[in-house]
Amino acid sequence: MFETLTSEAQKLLKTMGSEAMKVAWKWEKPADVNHGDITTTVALQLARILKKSPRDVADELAAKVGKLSGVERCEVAGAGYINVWLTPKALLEELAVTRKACTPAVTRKKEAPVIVEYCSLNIAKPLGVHHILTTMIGQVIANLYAHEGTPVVRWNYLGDWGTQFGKLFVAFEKWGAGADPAKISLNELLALYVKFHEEAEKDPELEARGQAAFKRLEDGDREVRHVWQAFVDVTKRAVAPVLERLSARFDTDVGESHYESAMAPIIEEGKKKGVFTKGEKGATIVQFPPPSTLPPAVVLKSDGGTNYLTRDLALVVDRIARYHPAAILHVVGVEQTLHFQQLMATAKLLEWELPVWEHIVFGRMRFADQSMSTRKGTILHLEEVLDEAVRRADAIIKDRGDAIQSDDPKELGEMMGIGAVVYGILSQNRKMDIVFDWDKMLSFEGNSAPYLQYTHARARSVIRKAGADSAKTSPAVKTLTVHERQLLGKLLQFSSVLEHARTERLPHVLANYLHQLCQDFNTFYNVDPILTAPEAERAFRLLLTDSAATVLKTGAEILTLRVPERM
RNA sequence: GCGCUCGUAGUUAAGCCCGGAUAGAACGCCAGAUUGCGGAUCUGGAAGUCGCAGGUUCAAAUCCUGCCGGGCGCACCA
Repeated sequence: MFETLTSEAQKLLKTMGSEAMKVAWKWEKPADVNHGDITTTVALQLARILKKSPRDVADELAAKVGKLSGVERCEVAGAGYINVWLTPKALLEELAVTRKACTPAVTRKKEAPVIVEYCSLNIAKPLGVHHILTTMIGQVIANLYAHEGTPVVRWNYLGDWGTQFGKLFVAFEKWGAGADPAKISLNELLALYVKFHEEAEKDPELEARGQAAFKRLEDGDREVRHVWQAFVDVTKRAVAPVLERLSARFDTDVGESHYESAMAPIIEEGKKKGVFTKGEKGATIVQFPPPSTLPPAVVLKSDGGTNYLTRDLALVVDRIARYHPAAILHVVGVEQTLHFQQLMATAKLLEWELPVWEHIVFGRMRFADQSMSTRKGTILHLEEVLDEAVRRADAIIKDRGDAIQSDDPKELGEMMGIGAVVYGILSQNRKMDIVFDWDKMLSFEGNSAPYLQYTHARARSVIRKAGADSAKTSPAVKTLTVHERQLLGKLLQFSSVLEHARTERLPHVLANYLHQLCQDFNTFYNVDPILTAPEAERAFRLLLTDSAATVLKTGAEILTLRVPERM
């Protein structure tokens, strides 16, 4: 924010002595309008270094800042804050940065891409509600990069391998009644899986048969492989429409099954480098030397089979070779934190050259009164949640009857319903656990998607009434009302909010910013007349209105929320 | 047991990494606003020992230590 002003201010620090130059000048947006347009705490930091009183340092700096161009006045307040009011002209000029941030940057195709792995669909299982967490968080992080021009690889890393497919094959043969595997439904597959586990408790031999069947799959047995492939296709086809409703689209869905052959060389490498050693019962393990406190991890089971860790090692090798990525981001739940720590520590012990590599954690979704275990078969389907959300939105739309100004109420219901669920997920800190609650998840009031959608529709309505080109006439610079100043100040934060949300991988930073923007716009709207204002103010207020609508739409689209022209 | 993580109004929760002004919101509750551009809005109010106790600091929700409480994880599942 305010690059020229920042660099000018930074120069001022030189006059305070060489020690002072260690401090980086940083403007912040004050919480309260009465504290100026921008504020800084550099004087407080300087005071410590220079061993002077914060007030004295602040006074000295403020006198100089007050003379910089674009500054209307400058005050020292509190412990040593330097509060700056900018000239309306300077504020307006800065709005260009915000408007620019509303246009997606052209992808810099030659640059190394960021790989974002999310969704991680499991074959032979329906999408549960909890899948919405990884899917939405990952998608928004990918969008944030794409918007700013970084090439992105959106990767749905399929869970398409493992003993469960052997078990499923056995169950299908035993209880599938000779059905066509290409026509089975996901619910039937889930039922088979559940039945297998029930029966296996009575008949321990089933477990062994399942493992044997998986071995056949690994060895390329045609019959087992045929069924497995059918299950993969069935799952992808069944899940596609649900993902489409969430606007989730991927560049690749290469899954676990692709890395079977890549693991042997890694095992060899690990053994040769002395990183992989023998553990209990003949397993091959990694031990992490102090000061690491990580527990040892298995890379080869005692039967010689590979596991999740081995597969992820192969995966990272492949991704680096194939994409030369700038970063690999795994959007995976907290419960796998230890796994990723061990994975990354192992790669480090192997002395691999690695890009930025992060596990982007999100909290668990818990139910007040239900278990989410697939094995017990009580999984709540994502599709049901979306349907219920749209149903509730439709009911609200119907209630309002003629007050609705939508051409397509059906489409609006979809927009609001899906939006409410998505916004509910994205507006809270991803690191926190989420307790699933229908009313909370499907909120249509307050800090919710419909509030954003309504505000956008309202702003657009004003623009339409103003006539096509009136928002484009350049507004005269004048004194700002308190609400104009507040709204303008909020608009100016947009670009830094996008950056913050991206670098910290925190979608809720953007979601909460949009909510604040709506509040500021609605307050402004209620107090300052737009269309009926005198010409000079009218043009300026239309510019604010148009900017608010554009920022709202841009931000919402990054969150994959759709905002209507009218509702 | 060890490790990680969370604890903020009645409820849901932002701020914590990087210490600074009166802890910012939403729901619910109470009271208001429309001969003005969309009242799905706005204004005001009540509601907080920031889990507890120490420590560091001019200054602690924020950093450090201990304790209490919830969650997650802890070698052949992913």
